[in-house]
Amino acid sequence: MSGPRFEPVRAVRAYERVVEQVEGAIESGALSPGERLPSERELMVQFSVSRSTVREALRVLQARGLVRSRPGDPNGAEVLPFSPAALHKSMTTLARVSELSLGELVQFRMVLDSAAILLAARLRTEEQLAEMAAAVERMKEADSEAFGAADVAFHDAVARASGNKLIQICTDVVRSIVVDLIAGKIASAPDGEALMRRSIGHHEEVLAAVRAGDGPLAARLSRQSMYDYYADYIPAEERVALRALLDYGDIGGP
Amino acid sequence: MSGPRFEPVRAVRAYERVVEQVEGAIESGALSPGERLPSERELMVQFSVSRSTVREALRVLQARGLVRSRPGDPNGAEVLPFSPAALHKSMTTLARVSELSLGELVQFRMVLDSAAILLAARLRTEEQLAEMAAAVERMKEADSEAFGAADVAFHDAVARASGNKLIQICTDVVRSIVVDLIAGKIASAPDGEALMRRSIGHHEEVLAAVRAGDGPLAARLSRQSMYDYYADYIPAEERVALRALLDYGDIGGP
DNA sequence: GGTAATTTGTTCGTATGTATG
DNA sequence: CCATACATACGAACAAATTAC
Repeated sequence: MSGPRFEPVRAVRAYERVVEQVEGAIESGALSPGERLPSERELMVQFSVSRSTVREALRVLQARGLVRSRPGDPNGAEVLPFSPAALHKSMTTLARVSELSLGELVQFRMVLDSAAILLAARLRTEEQLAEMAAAVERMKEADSEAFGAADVAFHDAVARASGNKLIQICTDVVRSIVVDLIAGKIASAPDGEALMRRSIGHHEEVLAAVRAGDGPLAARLSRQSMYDYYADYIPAEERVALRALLDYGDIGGP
Repeated sequence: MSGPRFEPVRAVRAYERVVEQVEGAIESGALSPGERLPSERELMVQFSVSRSTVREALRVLQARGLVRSRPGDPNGAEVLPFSPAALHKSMTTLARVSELSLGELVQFRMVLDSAAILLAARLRTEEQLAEMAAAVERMKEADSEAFGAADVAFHDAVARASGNKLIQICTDVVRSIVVDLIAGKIASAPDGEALMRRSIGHHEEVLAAVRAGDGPLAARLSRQSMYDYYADYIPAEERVALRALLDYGDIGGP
């Protein structure tokens, strides 16, 4: 005789219940960015838990990037607008503890960036195109410091033009991780000047393809550009996998 | 007269210092998965902070998926092997708070999955190919419940065959989010049977292309397959952006 | 199997530095 | 400048859970 199907109950901590309720209020929109949570003392009354429990819950919410609390603030913890900081943190952790290789990260960038460019070539506005062009111009006239910033601005404009917020956020996160990983190496590159010039040429080609609306060409060029830029820092045996994204000579083209 | 350039010091909480040290030990490999942290009382001695501070730090580390602590465990908190749970959580939050549309998520899946398949067609082993084939066979003989599981198994085998752990993890995370979002709708689809049959046909075509080593064809087919599967659940004005990934009739092919 | 010891989960009280008005 | 309310941090205590003997 089979009774009702009971489900196993995991012991759920008090602080988790607090986290769940606050998190639910934020995700449902009952609490909007900029609004304030009640003070810790008020929360311990509303949830009927102790102060420590409230604080542990707030720590978790803070670690997830949902709230921020400052000492002495009479208004209680602030609900934050979403920021990809938590996503950034967990992906960085992934890269470190899961031993992601630079090759894997660059390959992922090639995939995301070329997808963004493919979409941008179709969906861009004139204004966004102007942003990309301005960024490339800045790359030309920049020293090696401002060069990186202009490069970021270009790719960010592309990502926004893709119309997909997830692509935009992920490209940004992965790019910053890659840049952090090899910051030193690039700066000390013997032929840094030549690398910059070649990169500018690549960006101009990509920009022209985007302007012409030729997404597949733009995407192919961007993959090649990123490969050329990073290949020297990637072990030869890993480069094979990266080239698997390149050497369809006719990918996306006639 | 300019003195030494002091940098502004942000007030860093005591629990953050604890988090940083433990996190550093884990990321550097000084602490490996399966190993145990000292007990809370031991930690408060080593860090010379109070127990509350130690606990707040442990909560944060737990929220990041790095450790787990159980009540009564004499061995202290356990260092966990990396799991994408934290990544999953932050991306789910992103989807909710940042109001990601189903269209954006599906588009992202199309990008990642087709990249995985493109790579898998090149880099797969025979064993991985057999896994994919087995999954497709299971899809054929499954009811609507097991169908989903077999589908997941197929895409997971593909992602592993891509050779890129980041692609593997992200495809998994995004897939589960999408599936959660529309779980109800798919189940109550009027023509669920027909949808399943068509999906099986698509998967067989993709599998054949992978077996033949034709990555661009496999990628194109997979994008089309995913579009067909989800299009009905996506508002018409959003479908335009998804089709921007499709209607290069010749993408990746001659 | 039962009991003791240890650990985590949780509560409560207190002191301190800080931001607001 | 002062008063108030807040977050930060500490410490002691008890309950519940786990392990080991």
